[in-house]
Amino acid sequence: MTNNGPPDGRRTDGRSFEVDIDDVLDDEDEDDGDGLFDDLLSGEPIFENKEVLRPSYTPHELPHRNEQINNMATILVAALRGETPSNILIYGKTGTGKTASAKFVSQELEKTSRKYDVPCEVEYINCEVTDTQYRVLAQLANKFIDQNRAYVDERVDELEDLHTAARDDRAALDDTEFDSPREVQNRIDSRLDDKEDMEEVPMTGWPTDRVYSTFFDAVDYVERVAVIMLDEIDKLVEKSGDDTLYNLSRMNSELDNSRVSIIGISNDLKFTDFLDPRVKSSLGEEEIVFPPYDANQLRDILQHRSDTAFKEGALSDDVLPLCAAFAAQEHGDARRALDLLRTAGELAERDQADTVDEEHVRHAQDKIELDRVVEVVRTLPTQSKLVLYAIMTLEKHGVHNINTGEVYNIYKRLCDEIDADVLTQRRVTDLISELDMLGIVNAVVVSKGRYGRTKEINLSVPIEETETVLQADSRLGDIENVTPFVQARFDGDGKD
DNA sequence: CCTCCACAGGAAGCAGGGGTTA
DNA sequence: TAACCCCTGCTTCCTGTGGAGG
Repeated sequence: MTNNGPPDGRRTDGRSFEVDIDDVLDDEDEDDGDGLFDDLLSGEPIFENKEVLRPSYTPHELPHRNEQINNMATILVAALRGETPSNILIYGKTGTGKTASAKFVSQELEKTSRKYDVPCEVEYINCEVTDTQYRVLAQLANKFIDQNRAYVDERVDELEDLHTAARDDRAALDDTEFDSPREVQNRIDSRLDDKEDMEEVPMTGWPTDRVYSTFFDAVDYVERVAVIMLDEIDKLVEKSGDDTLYNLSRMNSELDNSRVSIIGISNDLKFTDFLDPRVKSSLGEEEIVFPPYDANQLRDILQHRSDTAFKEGALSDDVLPLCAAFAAQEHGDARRALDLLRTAGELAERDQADTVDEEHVRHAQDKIELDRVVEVVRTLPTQSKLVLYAIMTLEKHGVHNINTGEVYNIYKRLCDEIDADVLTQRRVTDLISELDMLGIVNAVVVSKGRYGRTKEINLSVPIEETETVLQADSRLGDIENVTPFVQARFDGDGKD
């Protein structure tokens, strides 16, 4: 829905766009250089440690999130007392520090649990990647199975020690539950049998209920509190309903040894609307909201990281405030702010500049958006590319507010041309909606009264760059010239 | 006020490709 | 091997609908 690309496809410095596009198309993996980049290294380096600006980096201090973190800790501390913590739902838009905070808290929790020897584990699952009930359960089951195996190994080691000790001297059994070395041996055998039975769940193939019971048994094998963290939980619900959550949330009543507690992390404030009321109330026992950062807070965060990320004095004064301001417009997205700062730094580095300045930040803002679009378009499946190509072609011929029928006609023509399968209009409608969600086109349903109800589609990315990327696809490269067809179709149509 | 256009978008179900178990 | 299972991308069939023109 948000697609504030560069204000206009035409730039004063057309060159920089070409360069950037080629970059993006080439670099499958643009990680740090080796040999080729000696030239660049010779300049005064700007970065001290770039890693801390990457999204994957988890800081050990999260400014302006103390309240939320303490909140979580207060709830989760129950786990350390061996009680079941309430389930938690965490809300907040992207880049508001939800995941980072949750991960931070769970690390602390596990650390403390080890210190006091309380059995407590946190499992993290990203539901955008693991997006079906089967996969969530399978992944959880396998994690717990791994742990159980390790647990069995430890116990067996202990028991074996005990066994040898007891053979020398029966007194070694005095304080234990065993009466004879034989019993110890039996226990060892039964543990090993257990381990034998712990079968990993395959990626696919099993019936779901079997995966569930495997997972159930795995959790219940040891006495413990299991905290299950489901990131992007709204994606899971959207794609495969609330069965998973229902199963997870009612597990506690059937578990004998262990307890589970769920932390759900969601971008969408309203996603609980789709849930079964029972799931909704159990999952939302506690709710924590992460509000967007404002520009000042963003500046703090950037300041914090830039101290370690950059060389002393590599940033001119207005850089941080500007990054913060840009990102604040984008619903206070800290990830975006850091991205901006890093990219600005990289651009400065490329220019062999000594300092990062305002211009680099502005340039970075454009580059990030373009890179994103190019990457999204490049990795589109062929059919979506064809649909996009159709839209783009129409747009190029001055047709605006394109409707689905028009797109479909051109699309059919294109498929013909390159000998691809022609999908139904129903399917193409869906593909258009997907493009809309990716922010590549803008599609609004409008009613034109007598003349029906349709989508009005507009391209919301620069035409030329899109075309370049589309034509880089080997299958679309040899599309001849569709112009005559388009013109024939819209001749004298008055759409201009 | 009613009609009827040109689709939107839900539901169901299929193919066929990933895998499993017996 | 056959008989299952699950997932994705797709088709078929369908009902719903805002408003210009009658």
